[in-house]
Amino acid sequence: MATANKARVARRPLRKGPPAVQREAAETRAAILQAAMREFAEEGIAGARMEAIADAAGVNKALLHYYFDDKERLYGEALDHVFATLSRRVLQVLERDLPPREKIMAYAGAHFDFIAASPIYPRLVQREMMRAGRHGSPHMRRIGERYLRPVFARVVALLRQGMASGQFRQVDAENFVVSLIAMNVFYFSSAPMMAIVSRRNPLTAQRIADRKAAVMDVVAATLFPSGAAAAKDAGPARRASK
Amino acid sequence: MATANKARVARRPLRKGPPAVQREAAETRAAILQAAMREFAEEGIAGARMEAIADAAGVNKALLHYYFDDKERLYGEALDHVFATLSRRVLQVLERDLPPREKIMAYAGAHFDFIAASPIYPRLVQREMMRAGRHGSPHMRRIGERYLRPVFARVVALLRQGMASGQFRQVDAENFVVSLIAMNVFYFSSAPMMAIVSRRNPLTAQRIADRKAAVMDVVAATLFPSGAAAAKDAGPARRASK
DNA sequence: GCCATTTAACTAACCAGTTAGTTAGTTTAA
DNA sequence: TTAAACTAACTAACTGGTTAGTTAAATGGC
Repeated sequence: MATANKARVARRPLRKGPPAVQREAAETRAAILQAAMREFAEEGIAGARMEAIADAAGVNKALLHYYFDDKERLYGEALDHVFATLSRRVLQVLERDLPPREKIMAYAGAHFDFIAASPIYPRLVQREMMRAGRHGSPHMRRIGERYLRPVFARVVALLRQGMASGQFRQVDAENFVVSLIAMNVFYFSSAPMMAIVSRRNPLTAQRIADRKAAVMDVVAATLFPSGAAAAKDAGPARRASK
Repeated sequence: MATANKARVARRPLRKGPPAVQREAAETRAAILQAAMREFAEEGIAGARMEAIADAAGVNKALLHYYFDDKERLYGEALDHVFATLSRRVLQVLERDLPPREKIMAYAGAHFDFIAASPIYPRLVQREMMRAGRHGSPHMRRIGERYLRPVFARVVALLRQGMASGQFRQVDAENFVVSLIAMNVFYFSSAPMMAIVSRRNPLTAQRIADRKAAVMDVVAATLFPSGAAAAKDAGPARRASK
């Protein structure tokens, strides 16, 4: 990547659309961000190496500072990218006009699918959630308030609405949301360990689909009174591996 | 600590009980391990600083290498200590002669209480579960097979037994265990973030008790057919703060 | 019971490798 | 000719680990 000096031959300054250099600059920037997300997800901020990110993006180390100032800011942008995408995705579902039952299941499914879509998301999410060490995290407040709180508040409201209308059992709404997020994130973030404990690969398409069904069953069983706890809606379940 | 050259006056080589020096050596070793657990839990293995551990334990940095060779081994011992304690604690419960319903609730409660007992446990657990980066983890296999698998297998067996006897609903046993662990660990490991999102301290005695009740309710609602999903058994809920 | 010797516990100072970040300069499109 | 995009080489600070030594108990010979 970014060794791309081909395709620069087609020199046509047709209006609209940014000039080639600018577009390529944006591409390099994106390549760096992508490499950074992977590195931070795998190693954590302390374990991540700027040079490893540069190598993975196919650029010189100094370019990272050219585009992102320093490590902490690069990490911050990686975080923003992931959480903004997550937030956008699930808010979209939460704004749909659906009855509470369908909506909470759709939310749970969308959240699951987002997390399942890439192995780096859950790790990045989990890592930031835990970061309150010696130096604290300069990003936690921003992430929490800008991206997570709106989602959290909406889901809690949805649960309250469902309970008020008698469609849901009486539960502790805040804690239920946390449980839901926990079930989705933890499965993937702890997949390496679970592979050892259960002696099988938890990330095959089949196992991911099973996991989704299991989570949906817990949600349904906890939320919906008496019977009717079957988990219809298998939905998409990407990322096959073995 | 370990500047302790008082109490060395009482020089009595009475048989039984190791000599004073040896006992004190064991104490400093333990102090180092304790400090290491805290540091690793807060910073991760890459972020942890050997000197910070030494300072917290009140000893010279070289002593860490004297007792534990290198960073990786020190981390390994910290891990062993936590997972061994956890495993012992919950296996004790799982070996009690109880009907499936009571036993699964007792297990869930014991696991919760262990995690809740110290802020460093869930972080250490979660951190190791995620560690599969560039260097992998030399400990994951050992931890998984020695400490986690026995517990996992027993809980799965317990669930199967409960389902076979018709006392439990039909669920995906493996996935249910993962969900249970997820709900307990995630709440505490992501407490710093949840404090921001929910705008309140999740670690007061009251909130911890609420959390426990909420988890128990999910377990009961998912596992026990129809009604009877009330979460009796509040049990201990330590660590008040704020 | 005394003293020389050994040994375990512990430390100050140091070293070598690593790493985030900088600088001075080159290339290339506009 | 200008400026943005990009790089090779460098630096200052940090950090895991070592070393050479100190202190004070334990040990053994007499």
